[in-house]
Amino acid sequence: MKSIISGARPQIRIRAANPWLAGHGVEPDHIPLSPADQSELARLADVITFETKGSYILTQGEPARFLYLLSDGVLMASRVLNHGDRQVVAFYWPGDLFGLAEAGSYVNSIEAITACTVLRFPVSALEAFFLKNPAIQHRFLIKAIHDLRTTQRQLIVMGRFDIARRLAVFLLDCSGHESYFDSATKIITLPMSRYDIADYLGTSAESITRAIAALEQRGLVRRVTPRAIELRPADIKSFADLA
Amino acid sequence: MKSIISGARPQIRIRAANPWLAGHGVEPDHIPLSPADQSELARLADVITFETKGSYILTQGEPARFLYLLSDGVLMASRVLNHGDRQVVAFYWPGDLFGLAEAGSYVNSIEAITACTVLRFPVSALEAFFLKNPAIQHRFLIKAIHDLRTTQRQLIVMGRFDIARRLAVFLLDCSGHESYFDSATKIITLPMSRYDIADYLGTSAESITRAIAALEQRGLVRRVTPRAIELRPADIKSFADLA
DNA sequence: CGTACGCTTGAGCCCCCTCAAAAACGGTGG
DNA sequence: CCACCGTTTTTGAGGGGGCTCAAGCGTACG
Repeated sequence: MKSIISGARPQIRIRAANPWLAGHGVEPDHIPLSPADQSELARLADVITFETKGSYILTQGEPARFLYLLSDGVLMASRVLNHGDRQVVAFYWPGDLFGLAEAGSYVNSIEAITACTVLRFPVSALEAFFLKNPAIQHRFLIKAIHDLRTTQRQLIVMGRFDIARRLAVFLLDCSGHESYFDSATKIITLPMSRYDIADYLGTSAESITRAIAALEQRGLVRRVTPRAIELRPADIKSFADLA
Repeated sequence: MKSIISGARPQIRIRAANPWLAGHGVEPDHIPLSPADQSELARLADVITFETKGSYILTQGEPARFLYLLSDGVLMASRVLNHGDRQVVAFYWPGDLFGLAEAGSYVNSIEAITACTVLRFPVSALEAFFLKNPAIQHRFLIKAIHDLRTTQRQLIVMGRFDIARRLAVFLLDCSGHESYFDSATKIITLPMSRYDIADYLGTSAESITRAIAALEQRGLVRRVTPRAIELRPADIKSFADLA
């Protein structure tokens, strides 16, 4: 279920772009890290593989001694409230950092949606490393800012969009990740359930199904199987109309 | 309306706490900055005062050449969608950083809710400074993580709470800022309108009024004037029940 | 003293939630 | 390869929270 392979050295890449650099046409959505930087960082980390989907990488409330980098797979960050219901706060894709903490404890639980490989950095080592390598620390700052922007955007979607539009934005977001979107056929293969999507979009699984049906009736998507959905990206974009 | 006073030297403080340090009892909610660090930072910044409430400090889409630190007053970050409606993304209080950018442009507009004083850092100078001062860059990283956590929390509130609970959380948040909350009388003086609160909580101004009335009927708050509200913090906390 | 703006209250309607059950899917073992 | 079974997805019916439209009220400011 869980195995530590310190020997393996997966590629280290962080999904984010410098917010202050104007994007000239097609911008790279990954922060450049030189091979030297990569191996310096890799020296700090353990590589851990989770074979089973549904595994918890970490749990809310647990002492936060590590920061994680997702190398491969899809994860879900969620928080369970006193009421018992769950809010999914984010989905993580390769190149994302996770392990958000407050006062020494993780604030969210992180669950594997698919089998996945992560790099685990001890926070103490990482913070010491940052002081000697400001340029690399800067990469992490940029990533934090990137995630802040992403979360603000989700806040806007939740505050102003009806369920169909929220789903449209979500599907477009998913289609940005190559491993799960076939850009030739325009078919996206969702790794997560209706319940997961619902808890992310602040609604119920039934409403997700109905929203997909609504998008389908407008001709914006087509259900191939429940998890495989063919998109008309341009039409969906104009429907979602996110400024 | 707007005046640059490079001579003045307001206190520089950043509202955030290191996420990886366990809070022992009462934790300071401000990152410690030595006088030396403060004056080094101050050298990079212009001090700007906005006398008039309603002034825009910056506008979404504008080239993002500066990062700002709010020294005094209350600000509102909002985004206007193609539809025309507005989502308020955050309120900023003294010690908050603002000027979030993407691909070289600001993503939100920042409006003064009260008269305010800000420090304006040129991004280019700040980034150069970070490379020579990793410890100070670390403060900014911690602040970004702090804001990420705050935004995620708001996402949870928006996704799972009804309007009355959202308002309860909002009032508690406001009561954390000394200048607007009298801890003796438990009276909070809201600097923002019902419309602003509504656009922050993803609802309408009418619903905010009704939600206040609902809290009042439960005995959780009492309206002294429309903008001055007496709170029963403990009862509100258990009502909002944020895990 | 008048006017504009912000706040409050009311009425009617619609989106979406909840509860319930059927249908489809996918993995497993014979 | 097929039948079985648990899980996921879909569909249906009914009810409620909150939105919209509209009008009154209070207050600050010119």
